[in-house]
Amino acid sequence: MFRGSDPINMDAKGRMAIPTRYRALLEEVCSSELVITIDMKSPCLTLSPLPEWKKFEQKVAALPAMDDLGEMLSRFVVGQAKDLQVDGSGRILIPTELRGYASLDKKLVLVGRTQRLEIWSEANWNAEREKSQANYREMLLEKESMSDALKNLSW
Amino acid sequence: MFRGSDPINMDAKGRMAIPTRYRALLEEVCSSELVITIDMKSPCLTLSPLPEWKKFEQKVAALPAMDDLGEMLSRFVVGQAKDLQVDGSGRILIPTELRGYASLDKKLVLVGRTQRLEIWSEANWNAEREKSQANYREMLLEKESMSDALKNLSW
DNA sequence: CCTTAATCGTGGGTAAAAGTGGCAAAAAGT
DNA sequence: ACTTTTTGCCACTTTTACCCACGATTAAGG
Repeated sequence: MFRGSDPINMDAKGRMAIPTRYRALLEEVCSSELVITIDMKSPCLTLSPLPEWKKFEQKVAALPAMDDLGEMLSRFVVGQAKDLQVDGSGRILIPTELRGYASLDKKLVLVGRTQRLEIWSEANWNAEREKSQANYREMLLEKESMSDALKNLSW
Repeated sequence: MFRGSDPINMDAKGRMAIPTRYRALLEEVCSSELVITIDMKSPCLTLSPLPEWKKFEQKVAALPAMDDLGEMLSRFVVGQAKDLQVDGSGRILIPTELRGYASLDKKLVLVGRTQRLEIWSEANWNAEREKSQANYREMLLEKESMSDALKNLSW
């Protein structure tokens, strides 16, 4: 569904334009209704079509109540989620409360992650990308740290 | 499907000509719709027919969210992928953001890898080729470092 | 062997589309 | 009712993609 990254400017009001190639798709799969929230593991935001989000929310809700990490996940990820509507010009308004979490200023990068999107500040995105090249390439070469699922991924 | 390597020049706009012998094939299997992205393990780019790419994307999307390496792979490989269309002259435009990753300048090498293609800078390609001949030949002779699948490969 | 034609690679120019920012109108809150 | 914040609209600018033309190389035929 979503792939690739697009550099986008956030305007003075905190709005960002959704790339044109996604607009018809979003209208179709979710009537342009999206949910935005924090990413628990990285300094970025995630943006999902409402139906996709609901699936995730169900899975999290089904976790055992005594699963402390799961509780945390629910409290902060679900707890800070916000519904969004793409406006007539194909833009969304990024909630003020979430901008700080991902250090968003003017220059953003929108990253396609198949079933959802990620919103990064340009600075954080570049930093993360460089880190990945330094650290993760070797982790992919030594097989110990790798999950079986990944080891058996054919490509 | 794809085999062999072709030296190709990238023009000033970052375009490269697809070898003539692949053009009819690409038109047939994917209406000349391709996906280009980084190769996580080597300093080169990979170029796949859209249907092939989708299979890969599905497999990656199905990995557990807590698989850190898998997440990484998705974030940077899927996240930096880009859809391409072969133009009327049989060329593709290599995205600016990806050129740096593979150190692409004028002289490129297009390498056939059966179901996909690899794009190398001439310099990186030659370096990698020499390195492999020095290191991997002996690794193929000692059986310890070898996966079972490879050990059992019949030819 | 030379000449001619056709195909393939290369470069550039133009037109259309997408992103960006500003402005105005409407809505909400004080 | 007035001020402040939000939303929608429009216009400008930049980038991208498509198209055409030229040049080179290869193959075929005289």
